[in-house]
Order: sequence, then C-alpha cells, then structure tokens
Amino acid sequence: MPLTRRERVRAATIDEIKETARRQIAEHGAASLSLRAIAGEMGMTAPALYRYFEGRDDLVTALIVDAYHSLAAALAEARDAIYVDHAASIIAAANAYRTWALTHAEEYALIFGTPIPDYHAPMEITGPAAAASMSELIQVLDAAYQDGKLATGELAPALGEMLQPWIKKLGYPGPPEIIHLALANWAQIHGLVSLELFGHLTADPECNEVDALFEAEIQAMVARMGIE
Amino acid sequence: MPLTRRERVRAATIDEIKETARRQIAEHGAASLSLRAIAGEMGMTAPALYRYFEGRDDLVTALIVDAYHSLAAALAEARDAIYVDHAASIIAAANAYRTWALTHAEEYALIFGTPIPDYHAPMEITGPAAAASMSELIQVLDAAYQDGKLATGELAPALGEMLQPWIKKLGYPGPPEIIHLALANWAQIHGLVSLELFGHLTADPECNEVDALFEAEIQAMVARMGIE
DNA sequence: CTAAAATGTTAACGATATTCACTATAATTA
DNA sequence: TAATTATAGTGAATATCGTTAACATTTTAG
Repeated sequence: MPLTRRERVRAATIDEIKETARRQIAEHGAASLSLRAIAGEMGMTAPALYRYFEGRDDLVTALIVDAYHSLAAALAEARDAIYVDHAASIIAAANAYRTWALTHAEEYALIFGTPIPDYHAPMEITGPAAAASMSELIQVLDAAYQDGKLATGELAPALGEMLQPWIKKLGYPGPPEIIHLALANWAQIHGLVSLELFGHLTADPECNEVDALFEAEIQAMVARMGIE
Repeated sequence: MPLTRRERVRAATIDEIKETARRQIAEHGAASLSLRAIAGEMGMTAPALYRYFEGRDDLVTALIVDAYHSLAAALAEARDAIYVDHAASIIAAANAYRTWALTHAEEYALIFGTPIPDYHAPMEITGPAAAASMSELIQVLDAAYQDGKLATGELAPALGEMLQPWIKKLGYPGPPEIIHLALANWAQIHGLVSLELFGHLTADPECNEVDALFEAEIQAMVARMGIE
C-alpha cells in the first residue's frame, strides 16, 4: 500500500523539523534547542510542532535515534570501503568514529554528553539504536576473530558475567571476549574523542593537533590485540 | 590584614550560594540550574544573587573551578594515602577518579560533559584549575619514572610537538613521554568512567556491575606500562 | 457538496535569566 | 555621636522558553 499524499507531506514535515533542529543544534548547542526557533525558521508557530511531536523530549529522542543510526552508518561505510586487512579495518572504523564525532559535534554531545535538562532518554527506544552502532564495532572485531587473527586473552569470571546482558542484547553468537574487546576499545576511543571534542586534550586552544595522539593510541590498540 | 566582618559574611554568602547550587545540581542536573530556585532556598529573591555573581554563567564558572579542585584533591588524597608501590598508586588514583566521578556525577558532567546552553567556559579561569587535576596524574607517573620503574616507549615526532604546549602549561620538567602516558591513560579512564556514568556501558540498566571491566582495564593499563 | 479529520493559528499560563529603580541596613567617616 | 556612603536586599518589568486550550482553516473522504 503506497503512502497517501497526506502521509507523504506529513513525513516531509517531520523531516524538515528534524533537519531544522539539527541545524540549530549544530549552531547553538543541543541544550538550547528551541521549539519556537525551529517553528519560526519554518514559517510556523511553535504549537504547530505538537501535531508532529508530543513535546520537546519526543523530538530530542527522535534526534538521538537518528544520530545513533547516522553514526552506525558512518562506521559501516568505513568498514565496507576498502578492505586491506583487519588492522586497517579497525583503524578505519576508529577514524570514522572520530571524524563523525568532530563533524557532528553537537549530535555526538547529544548522545554521549550530559543529558539535556530534565530529559531522560527512554531506553526502549534509544537502546536498539545504540546497539546498532555498537554492533558495527563488534563486526569489525568479529571478522578478525573469524579469520583467527585476533589474540583474545582470558576473561575474569566477574567480567564474563557482566558481559552476558550485552550478548543477549546484541544477539551476538561469538565469544564474550569479543564483546569485551569491543567495549574496552570503544571506551578508549570514546575517551580520546570526547576529551578532544570538549577541548580538554589540548593545552593550547589554538593549536589542536590531536591527530598524532589519536593515531598513536589507535595503533597501540591494534598492536595490543595482536591483529594482523 | 585580616578580613573585615563584611568581607567574611560576603564570603559566607558566596559559599552558601555555591553549596546550594551544588545540591540542586546533584538533584536536578547541571543544565537546569535555576537562580530563582537557589535564591528561594536561601530565603532570597533571584536578583539578589547578582550582587555576588555577574550572572548564571559566572556562577557556573565558579562551580567548575571548584569541581576541578575537588577532583584534584581526591586524586592527591588517594596518592598520598598509603604507598605500597607505584602500580598500587596508579590503581588507587584511577579508582579515586572513578569514585569521585560516580559520587559527584553531575559535577563531573559539568566539567567533562556537554557544555551548558550557550555557556562557554573562559579558558583563562578554568584552564589552571584543569591543569591542577591533570598534574596529579602526572605526579603519580613521574614518581614511578624517577624510580626508573616505568617503561617509556619512543615518541613519534608529531606527537612530541603536540605535547609541547602541555609541558609549557604544566611546567613539568620531566620528559614528554610522561605527559603522553598521562594523556593516554587519562583518556582511557575518562572513556570508561563517562560511558559508565551516562549509562552506555551496561546493556541492562538494572545490573550495572562495571567494576569488573574497570578493574580489568586499569590492570591491563598498568601492565602495559611495565610498572612494578 | 457536505462532514470530518488534519493542520494551522492566537492567547494564555507558568517558568526562566536579567535589568532597573528603589529601600533598608550596615559600616565608615567627620 | 551624627552624617554619609557602600552594601544587600526587594519588587516590577522585559525578554525568553515549553506547553495547553480554544478557535480557524485547509484538505480529504463519503
């Protein structure tokens, strides 16, 4: 059943609202998102937006879900781009993660930064979207593991227990060691990227050449996993 | 010259304002900080606060500076607590960092999370405070280095160049390799802590047993540095 | 063509930060 | 001690914000 005309213009309006919101977020930051400003830019009044979203929180949730999928898509694209070897894939994924964060700074902050005032993301909606981008990291590692080119250390019992919910959530059939590596490496990458993004990594705000540090850490990370 | 009585009550009022603000931040989050609510809780009206702070941003800056020093103090305390060996010191510092973050969640978010709406921290004020807490991490590593019990790898040229501003800012007389280790390890710890704090590390929000993962990563980190 | 549904409007409420004009009080000075 | 001045407060007003309610318009469906 094709979409009726009305449904199409409605979907287009929703897209325009989100697109406008994204632009404003990119300019003025996520926390100062204003429904009135969005509506104004679209030539409408603020209450009209309530025909499309239950409120500001609902809009924010939609933006978060979109951001997760955008990040996941960027990772997938980097992974599928050109395959040389597994090490190159992981480095490409890490760089894609950083690049996405830097080019979508405010959206990255929306996902991983301080939650918006009084806003609490509904896990049942954002959870699957987050898992989607997490899954991308795992796929890269799993590929190396399937080829037998990844050194997995042994897991402490408590660590194995903690990873169980992740295995359930992701529906990943491989060993928990892979999940562990994914989480640990993700944390490292996220730490570097978020420190850089919020300006904590450069002593001099003018010269922010974090490339060297990031590259060095990623290379050390790959070497540490014994990937080849 | 001792403080005049007026200066003392003024300082006490400033402290009460910041203390009230901290409590409200801990309850309702940093971004929904309300001058009216602070004043109301103190039995005053909002405009009265402008006698003590130029505005909300000025208050936030003061809170950020305080938070940095609070974190630095927690790290220093952990370092000076009981000395066994360098590895224990580093693990203690890492745990102190995490504990401070978890017990001062909203203040941690204030420092390292998304900046508050339209608020831009003035570097000339927050910079030195940030350096103070950074310096604590360096001191732990430097102690191990001075004892010759730290394996420093060689630095890529670009990396060495990037670290120069840090050396200048911190006035650290040791080799840049130490700064590099401090930054890299800080990024790792920060990544783990901030993911945990914002609920991204646990697939199941009920069971958040991240202790095992954190401990494993810190131990790996120490082992990686060849500290003993 | 008419009734209903969808989509928009304006007005209003209760918040927010901030500024201004004004007052009471405390500290300092003549 | 009396007069003056700096300080610390109040209340009203302006400008935002999200949100709701009542009303108008447009578009679709029968």
